[in-house]
Amino acid sequence: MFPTRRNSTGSWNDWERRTALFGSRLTTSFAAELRPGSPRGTVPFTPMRWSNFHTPTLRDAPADAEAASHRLLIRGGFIRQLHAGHYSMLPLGWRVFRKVAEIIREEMDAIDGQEFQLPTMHPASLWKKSGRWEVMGDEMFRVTDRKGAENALGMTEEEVFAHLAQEVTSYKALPQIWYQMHTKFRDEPRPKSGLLRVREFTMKDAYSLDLDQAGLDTAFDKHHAAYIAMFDRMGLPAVPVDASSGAMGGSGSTEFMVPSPAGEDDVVICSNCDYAANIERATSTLPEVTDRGIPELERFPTPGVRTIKALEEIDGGAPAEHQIKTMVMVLDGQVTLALLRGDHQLNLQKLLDTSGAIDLRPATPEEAHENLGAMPGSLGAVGVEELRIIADHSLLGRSGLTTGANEDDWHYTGVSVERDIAVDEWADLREVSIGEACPMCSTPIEIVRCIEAGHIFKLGTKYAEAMGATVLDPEGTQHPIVMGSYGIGVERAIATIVETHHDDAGMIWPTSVAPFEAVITIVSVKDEASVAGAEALYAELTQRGVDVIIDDRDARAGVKFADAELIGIPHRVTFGPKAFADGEVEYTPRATAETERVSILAIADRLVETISVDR
RNA sequence: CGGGCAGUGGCGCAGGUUGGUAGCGCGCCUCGUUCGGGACGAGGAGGUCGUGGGUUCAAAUCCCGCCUGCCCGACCA
Repeated sequence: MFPTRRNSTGSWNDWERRTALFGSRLTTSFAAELRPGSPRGTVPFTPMRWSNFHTPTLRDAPADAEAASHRLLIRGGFIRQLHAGHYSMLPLGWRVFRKVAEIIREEMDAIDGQEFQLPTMHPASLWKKSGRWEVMGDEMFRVTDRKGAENALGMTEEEVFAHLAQEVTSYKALPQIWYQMHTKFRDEPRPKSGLLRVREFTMKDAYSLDLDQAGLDTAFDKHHAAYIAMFDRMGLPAVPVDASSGAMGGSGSTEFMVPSPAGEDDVVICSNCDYAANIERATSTLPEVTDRGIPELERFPTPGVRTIKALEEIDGGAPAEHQIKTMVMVLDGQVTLALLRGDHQLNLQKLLDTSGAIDLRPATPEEAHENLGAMPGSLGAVGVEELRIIADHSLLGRSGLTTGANEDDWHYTGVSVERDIAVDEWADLREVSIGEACPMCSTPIEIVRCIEAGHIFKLGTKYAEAMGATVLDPEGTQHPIVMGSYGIGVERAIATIVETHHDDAGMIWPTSVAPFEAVITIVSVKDEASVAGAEALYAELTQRGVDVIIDDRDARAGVKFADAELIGIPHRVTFGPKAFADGEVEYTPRATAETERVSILAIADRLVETISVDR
């Protein structure tokens, strides 16, 4: 089986000895010997023969897949869709999953997190206690059992952890960090982009328990650091940004955003200072506007004028920044007016956040007419008493403005907000635009499309109060536990890594999360010498804890190269008959595709070294 | 929830308007020749045409319902 040719360097014996030493283990079939475990962690990875590995790679991606990660994960045989928003993890995908999960686990454990595993079907009563049985609306899957009892499929687990926290009764037991990695269900209105937006997924959700706000701040900072470490280890360039807390409630939250065109969030970033915020929260500094000196409120006819733009252009009209835009919105069934400057856009999330509403939609033209007496295009808030009016800060103190008169084809001019409009609340409703001044340093801001890869919240006492989770302090006073909540989606992280690590040929996994760290490609399975050499290296790398696959398929070299590149294994060693006869193999990093010849004697050390650094 | 598009072997698609026993490429199996960047030849296997009903002598094709998937939209009064 081994080459018998003479070796001029005299070092062949060494090679042969290695072959004998490690090659023999392959015939023993003891699983334990084939699973030496990774030197860095606890995930045992089985070395693999490609000839026996289920990796259904495709030449063509499904025609309807658009996101790069979606196409590549399907083509590479990592995932398959079962139905909309539900994916099966194939062996390749699952290997990546386990590595990503293990990184998350290690970083959670490093901040003293304790791992749990909770049910994912919960009694409705628990969610009714916190009020989220209603708040979550259609996004929560609900299941009725044979007895007619209502259940929720967990979307997140504040309720269950807070319920368990009832057994924490003394300040001496705090702080605690509890977490799990488990399936979550969300009935997304529109699952899309492969693993990026799904209805069933795995989330690492963590919850901190503290005596007071200061403790929560510490726990929050620890998680912030842990998240930075996680994303760094999985190769994701995640940016922490100020975010809306949405349905979670609480006093503050930070999202970890990865710039990508496949994302669904817009993030405002300052190129000069640290300012970064989700567009749902972002603000900017506006230039001063000098009011036009129109002291008297006056109605004037505006036949056919229905838009801000048209009102700018007619005689007696006004530039957009001197108009009031009146948006008629329905908040939890209540018709509400949201007022903005004419040239500004309403951000719906801001309106939701400031109003505390659960559900929000624009009013129909009929509803607008019913409540204000005119159709859209001629609406305004002057003299409106019975409706809730929320106005954007940019209108504060303004006068000489133009707005609809609540009669079709009529507008007001000379409106003083303070004098003429009964504003109930002032709020930040305006969506910032690209190029406006950074609120911290006045540099023009940028807006970047991002994937939300993680989100951490300061919850406060809401859930502890709902569940009755309290502790006694040193003075014997009872306090609700102060909680934080910290989430990261495993599948989304995987997809995001692909979005940010691929080229025309396929994926380029960071070694830390690659399905295999190295692939040994046998160019010709008929060439006994190079096959033996490849087998020996396979055995040695396995023994030395490298997660390796050997491509021993009886296939053409081109097919093997293409598959290895598609699947994105970061390190490739090619055993070709000619080079091997010269005592050499080829080493090709996936990222650079620069092939270099390496002596068969040096390749194992070289790989072990490189891979250890990359991990 | 509104609008659009689409369901035909494992994947990608044609056929449909003009009803007449289902076809192409890739993949898969066998044999041979090949063998360092997705080989070639020959021979094969594999399809309730999403589903239920209707029209008809006859339906992938025409009609109605349903299911499923994909894309866009769901603030700019």
